[in-house]
Amino acid sequence: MSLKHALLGVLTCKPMTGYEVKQFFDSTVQHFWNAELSQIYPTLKSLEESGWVTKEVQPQDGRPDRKVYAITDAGREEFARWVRAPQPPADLRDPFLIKVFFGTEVPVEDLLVILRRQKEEHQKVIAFSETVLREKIQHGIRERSPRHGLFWTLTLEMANAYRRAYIDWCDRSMRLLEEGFIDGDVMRATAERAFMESA
Amino acid sequence: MSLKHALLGVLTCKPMTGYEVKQFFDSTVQHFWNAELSQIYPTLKSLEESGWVTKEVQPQDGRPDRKVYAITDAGREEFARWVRAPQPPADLRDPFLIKVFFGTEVPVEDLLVILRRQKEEHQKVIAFSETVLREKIQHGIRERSPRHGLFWTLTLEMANAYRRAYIDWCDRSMRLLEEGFIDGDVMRATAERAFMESA
DNA sequence: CGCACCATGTAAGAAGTTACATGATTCA
DNA sequence: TGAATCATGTAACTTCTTACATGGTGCG
Repeated sequence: MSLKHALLGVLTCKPMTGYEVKQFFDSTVQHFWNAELSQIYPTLKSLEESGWVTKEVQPQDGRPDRKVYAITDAGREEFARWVRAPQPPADLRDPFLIKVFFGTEVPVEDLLVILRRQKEEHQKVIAFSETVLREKIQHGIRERSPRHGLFWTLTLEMANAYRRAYIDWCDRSMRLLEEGFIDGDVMRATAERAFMESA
Repeated sequence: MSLKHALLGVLTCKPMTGYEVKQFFDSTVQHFWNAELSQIYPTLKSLEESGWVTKEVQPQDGRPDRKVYAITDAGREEFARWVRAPQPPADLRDPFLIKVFFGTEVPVEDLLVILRRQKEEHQKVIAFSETVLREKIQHGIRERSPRHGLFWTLTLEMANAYRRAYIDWCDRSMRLLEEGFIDGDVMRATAERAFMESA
């Protein structure tokens, strides 16, 4: 479970409540990780039991007490250990590729439609990353932790690089399908070579 | 749950047992989808209850009876409906990016090590795709279903494009870290611009 | 007046992985 | 002799999502 270590990572920035951790997730690592409050609260509790974080209860009236979690030395060590540990590459798990894989089951016209839509969806995500998210991250860097600037930018770049690769692939796939539209045989025979050349 | 539809997709090729479906997964869609037998067997049963597949029991001696599942017309329709339905883009969920995001917690040297290792892992996967997997897929195309050739190749290309983007990103990140090694301030100030230019 | 924000959680369910259970055949 | 292949499944567990439960404050 990487969530435990993701939470430790967040708490290296500063002590936070579960609610604040969720906000941190939403405003910064959103593009490659996410977690719900219902998962965060119990996980913080288990981190406390492991001695990796401590809890300070700040009483409030009219709403639940704030429970501020802070990382311990042991927690910092555990996090650094985890960072250095081998990490198998994340594998893709993409239902859209299943649709393309069994593309023979629908007319080519329909495939072109879903490819175009999928491309647009990825474009929207990039547009969001480049405006709202980039601004949020830059704000976080300025306000909270200038040291993190490089790394936060790098991860944003990786997420965008993935989306750009996806968009390019949609374009090339659509082009190939349009070309092979009339003569299916030609399509098949030259598909692979054509893809390589268009890259 | 996309697994149900993935199974329907597989069964559009030909009737199969759960065991054979697993082999199909392992030899063709492995690079963007996977499933365990313990998940496949119950899912096939539920597909049968939905009327999307039928089961034919072939008795055997010395080993469990073969249960061959075939897709029905209703199943084909359901699959086509699913293919055409809107598909939100798969989001990244990559523990490695968490490590980079909180890169301030370990020395730069250690980050260079894990970036190099991660790059190598992705290179290995591509090498496997381009040899073993490509051969398996090509075999499947020749033996079973030439119609699928274009689509099977396309999905392989997408998976490889993702890995190549990842590798490029590792390279650029390592370069930036090496440059900013001595003077952290310079590193931070120019990181973003430098990344853009190196792309 | 209704919605968003703050702040905590529990419970139920879906999806996926790992371990357990059985047992004959074939190949090195 | 021991591993891989064929062939079925169940049970336990982890991870993640969605729904439920409470309730005050402030804004438009």
